[in-house]
Amino acid sequence: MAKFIDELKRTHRCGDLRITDVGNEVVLFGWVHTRRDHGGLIFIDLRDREGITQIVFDPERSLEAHRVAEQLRSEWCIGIRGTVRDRGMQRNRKGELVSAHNPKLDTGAIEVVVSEVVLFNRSEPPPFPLEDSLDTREEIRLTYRYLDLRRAPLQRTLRKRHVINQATRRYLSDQGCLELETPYMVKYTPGGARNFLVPSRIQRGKFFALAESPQLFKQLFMVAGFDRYFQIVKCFRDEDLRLDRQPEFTQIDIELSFVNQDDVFRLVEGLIFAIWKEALGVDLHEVYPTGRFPQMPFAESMRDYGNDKPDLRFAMKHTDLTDLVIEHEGGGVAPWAELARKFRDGSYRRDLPPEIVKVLVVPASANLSRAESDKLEEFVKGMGAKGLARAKIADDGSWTQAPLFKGLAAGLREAIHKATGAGPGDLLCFQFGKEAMVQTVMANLRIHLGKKLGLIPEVGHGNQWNFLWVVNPPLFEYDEERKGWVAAHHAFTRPHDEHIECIESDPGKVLCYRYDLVLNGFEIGGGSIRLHDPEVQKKVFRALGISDEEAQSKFGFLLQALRFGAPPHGGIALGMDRIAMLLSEAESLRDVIPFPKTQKGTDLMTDAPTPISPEQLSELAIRTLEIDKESPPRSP
RNA sequence: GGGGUGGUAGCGAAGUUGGUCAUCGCGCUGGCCUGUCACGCCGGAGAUCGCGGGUUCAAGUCCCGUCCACCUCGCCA
Repeated sequence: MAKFIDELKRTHRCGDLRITDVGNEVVLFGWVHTRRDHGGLIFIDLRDREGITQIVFDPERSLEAHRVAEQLRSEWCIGIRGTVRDRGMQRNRKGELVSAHNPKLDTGAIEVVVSEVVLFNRSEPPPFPLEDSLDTREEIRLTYRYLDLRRAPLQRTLRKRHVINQATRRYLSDQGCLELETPYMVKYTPGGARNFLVPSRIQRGKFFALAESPQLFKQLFMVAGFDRYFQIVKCFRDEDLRLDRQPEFTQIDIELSFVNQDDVFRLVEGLIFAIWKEALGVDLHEVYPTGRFPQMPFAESMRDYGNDKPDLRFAMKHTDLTDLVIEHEGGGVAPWAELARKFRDGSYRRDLPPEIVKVLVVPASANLSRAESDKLEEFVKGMGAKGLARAKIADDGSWTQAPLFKGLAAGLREAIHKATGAGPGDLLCFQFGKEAMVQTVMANLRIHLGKKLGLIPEVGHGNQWNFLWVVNPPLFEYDEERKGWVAAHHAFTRPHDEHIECIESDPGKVLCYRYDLVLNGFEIGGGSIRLHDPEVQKKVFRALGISDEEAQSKFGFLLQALRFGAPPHGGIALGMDRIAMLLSEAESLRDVIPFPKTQKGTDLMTDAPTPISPEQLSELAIRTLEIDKESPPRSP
């Protein structure tokens, strides 16, 4: 072994060799991918991160090497010295002489005849096959993550992350941004995402929080005059996981001084173009010739798609019927009449409707069976809907299969046809009730149908890159429970100048310079132009019912900093993992993060998190309320 | 916390109304094979059917509970 490591240095990787290398002596290191033993000849596909090379053990070349090869098994780690040769010709079953080249491999024209082999390490049989396409349970893959990571697809996506990181650093550095670091251990601030807490041993009984983002610190960089900043940075949020949400994740974080919203957009568009070019070889100018992404007002997105991250790869817009229903006083439909009454008698306000009515048209061409349409109802019920009122439009325009709408007035029916453009054969799916519920249900129903009807792929992008800026959301949201206004995102977003005067009189009207970047229905970034004017900031706090003292105690250091000649500034954070996921057509964030957590936030490989000893707790001055049931130890 | 899907040999799956069915493919293992690349051929081993209760003469199958993984609502820029 020493000879191979000390004297025979690796000359090539397993993806390197071509027909032009024939005749050369080479040294390769790698893992046994597959082995085909013909008794005399033994073929082995040797694999490393760059590819696969077929190596041949011929007893006539080296009896000793051939003897070793008889023992070799999958995933054993070996090194070989040998000669590259053309695979030449072979006879097929009909006895014809055909090429022995393997077109499936980049190195398929050649093979290496082994004259010397060294066994670095044996391997137990792997618990699952290390194939490119694998349907092994994720539970097992995660337990043996280091083996899963040997597989080519994961090698490719992690490599893609590398390219994204390099492209990002190059581009942003060229744009005059400095890569600066911010602390992970920060002061706990309430609100927003839950923080992971880090107990301090030295300051007994006190806690740091793991940063949920570098937000405040990057603003302080602007105050400090660094002018343009970026960082590829880990962030931590103790919230429930989804396929696109992990408790620790990576952001491409950017902050710029002396900019408006459009300046931020241009910089980010350039970055995305650079990443797509380098990671995929895709020139987004073919889709966006001007180099700019389209923009959509937040209100339009909510109205037509029910959320702030519409997937515009297909149409199927919603139609909001609230106004029509009020106008027709419910049109003879009992729950709608009740709704209309509440608006009429003033229980509900038109400017912040607590309840709404929406409809989605499933085109006749979808040809949904009654059973399929019933399944849609089950789908929405799982999302909190009471049901899914449906109506099929008959040839004469009447509604069938629609018990709820028996008494529907023709006037409202015609108005709905006109508003939606629906016609005979189409299926109308209604949802009405609390606004948030209706929007969520209808947004998810639209995506569900988009996939079901084959308008968008189940996963991946289908070669469609649909970018969109969602802009101009409201600064405030009305909180039903608190019966007051709360910041829709955070209290430091700059409102539109023309709305500043109604911050206190009519908060619901105030739009702000906040923006989300959406790709194929995923939010891949979000940011804002910050509020740096102390006077406007005071108004915002007043509208939120936040006293000076409260503001000081929560955000004192930022407010203090803004008093020392803070420049106008704004920025954005891009979800690096999500970008990697979409670029790689991966099915979840877990496929682009080397060592991800499970849906319940655990690490199946290390079994973290674990209970800790009473001694450790005591040193940190912590007492736990319940001792968790000790989970049985895993044996990977 | 709610809704849903899944858990049968190392891996992937099949398993009718409860009754010789614990089956198939891959892998593993012993043997043979000098042109394979999903190599081939012959033989073999390997499973308390996630776990715990219950119903029954009899449970992989029915009932209750529970654990784990995944999707999702709530939550979360």
